[in-house]
Amino acid sequence: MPKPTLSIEFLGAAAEDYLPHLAVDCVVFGFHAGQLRILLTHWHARQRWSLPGGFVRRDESVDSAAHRVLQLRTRLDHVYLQQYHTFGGLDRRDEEIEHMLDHEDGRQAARAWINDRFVSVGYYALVDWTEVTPTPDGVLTDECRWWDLATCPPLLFDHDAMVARALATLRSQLGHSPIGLNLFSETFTLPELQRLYEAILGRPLDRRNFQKRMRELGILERVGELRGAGVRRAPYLYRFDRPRYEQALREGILLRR
Amino acid sequence: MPKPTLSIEFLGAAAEDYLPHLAVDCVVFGFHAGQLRILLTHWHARQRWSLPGGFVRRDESVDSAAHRVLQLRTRLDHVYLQQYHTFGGLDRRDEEIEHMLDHEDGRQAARAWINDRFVSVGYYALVDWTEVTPTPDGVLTDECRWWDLATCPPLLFDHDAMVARALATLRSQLGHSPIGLNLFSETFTLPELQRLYEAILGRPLDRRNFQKRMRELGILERVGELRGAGVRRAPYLYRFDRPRYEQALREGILLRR
DNA sequence: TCAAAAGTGTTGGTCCTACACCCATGC
DNA sequence: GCATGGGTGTAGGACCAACACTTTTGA
Repeated sequence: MPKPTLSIEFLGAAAEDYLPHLAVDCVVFGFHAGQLRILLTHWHARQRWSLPGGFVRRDESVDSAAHRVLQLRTRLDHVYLQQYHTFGGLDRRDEEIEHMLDHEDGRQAARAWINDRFVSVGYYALVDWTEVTPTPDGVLTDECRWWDLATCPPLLFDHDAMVARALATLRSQLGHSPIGLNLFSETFTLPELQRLYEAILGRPLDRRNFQKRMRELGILERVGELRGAGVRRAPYLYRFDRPRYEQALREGILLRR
Repeated sequence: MPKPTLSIEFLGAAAEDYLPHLAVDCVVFGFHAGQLRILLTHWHARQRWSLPGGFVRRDESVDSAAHRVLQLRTRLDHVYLQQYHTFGGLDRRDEEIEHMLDHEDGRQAARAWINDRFVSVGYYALVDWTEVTPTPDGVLTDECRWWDLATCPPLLFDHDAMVARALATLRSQLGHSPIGLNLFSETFTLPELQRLYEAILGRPLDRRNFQKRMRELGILERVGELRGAGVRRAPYLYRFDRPRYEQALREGILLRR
C-alpha cells in the first residue's frame, strides 16, 4: 500500500477523470453479534472517520460509481446497493479539510478541485461482513474498519445525518422488502434473523409472531439443526430460497407493523 | 419576454454561476377535473417537451435550486417539494440537443457546458394548478403548460422514467402522509378528494370507506354545503385543519391498502 | 317521479397481537 | 434437575372490505 499522501498525481487525475462537485457515499451495513455495524474510513489528515465515498468518473453512471467505490473498500462485487437520498446542502464542508492541503504538495488546481463544494449521492449497502476485506484508499484515508452503529464516533462532514437517514430508509423498507440474504452467510437461524430485524427497528419483536410471519413468506428453507455451543437447545438452520427471495424483492411483501 | 435564443450571455453566465454536470428536474403535479396533470416545458429547438428543470447555482443548495426552478416556472413560492431520486445514468443525452447549438452563436466553451453529461436530482411538487402561472424560460423553452398525465407526449431525455418514478413514489407515500392541502384551493369536497386518491392510485375506491377513513384522520373541517350546478345532491365543502394536517405530515398516518 | 350523485353504518372476515407450554442441551 | 433459549398454536380484538338505503336536486 502506498504511503498515504495527497499527491499531485492523485488530484490531477481526479480533476481530469471525474465529475467535479459530485460524490457518492456509501453506508455499508453489516450485522454481527446482534448489532448493526457500518464500515468507516479514517482520514489521517483529520484523525477522524467518515463514510466510504468517492467520485464519479466521467464515463460511468452514478450507480456504477457507487458499486466501484464499494468494491474498492470491501473487495466485494455484486453488492446489494440502494440509492436513498442526495445531499446537496451548503453546509457540507469541513474547514480543517479545506486547509489540510496547505501542507501537501498539490498544485493550486488540484487543491481547488478537492476543496470544491460537493453534492453527494447517498447509497446504502447490505453485506455479509465476513466476506468484506476492509481496504483504505491509502491516499486520503489510512484505515478502514467496522464500527458498531451504537458506538461509532461523530463523523466528518454531514455523514452522521447520512447514516441516520440511511437507517430510517432501511427501517421503512423493512415492511415491504425481504431482508437478510445479503447480510448473512449462506445459513442463519431464525433467532439471528429476528435479532437483525430488532436491530434495524430498534425494538424487540415477539418470537412466535416473528417466526410465523417469516415462515409464511415462503422464502425460507430449513437446512438442518445447529449444534450450538451454548447451554441451550440448538436452533434450526435456514437458508433463503433464492428464486423466491428475489421474487419477493421484486414484487414486494407486506409485513405490517 | 426575450426571443428564445441560446445566447453567449446565457451560457457564459451558466458556466460561471452554476455547478457543471448537475441539474434539478421537477415533476409538478396538479389536479383538475379528476385528472392528474403535470407541468411541461417545450424546447423550441427540438419541438418536444420536457420537465421543468434547471441548474444549481454555486451558492445555493440543491433543494434551493429546485425551489428556485419551480418559482421561475410557476411563480409560486413555498411549494410542497420532495426530492425523490437522482438520475445518473450515461443514457441521459439527447443527440439532437447536442447538435442544435451548431446553429446558435454560442462559443465553444458554452456549447461544451450545456452538452456535458448531466446528473439530475429529481423532485416532485404538489401544487394548486389555479395558482400557477406557467412561464417558459424564453431561452431553451418557448412554452410551458399543463398536460394531463394520461395524454402527455413522450418527453425528452429520460424524463418519461422520471415521471413514472415520481408517480410511484407519490403512490407509495399515499398511505403514510396526508395529501391534498397543496393540490386544492382552500376548500374541496370529499368526492373531489377521493378522485384525487383514485387518480394517484389508478384504481377506484369505495366511497363509504374512503369518507370514513378521511373523517377519522381528524384533519378535515366541514365548512358548508356546495350548491352544485349539476342535477344532483350537493356535496359538503371541507377545508384542511392546518395544524392537524401538518402534524399528520410530520408524524405520519396509517392508511392501509 | 325519475335520474344522478351524496351521505351514512353494520357485518363478516382477516390479520395482528398477546400469550403459555413443552423441548433440547449442558452443567 | 435446573437453567437457558428454541420451537409451536390459539384466542381475542382491531381493522379492513364489502355492502344498501335514503337524501337532495333539477329536469
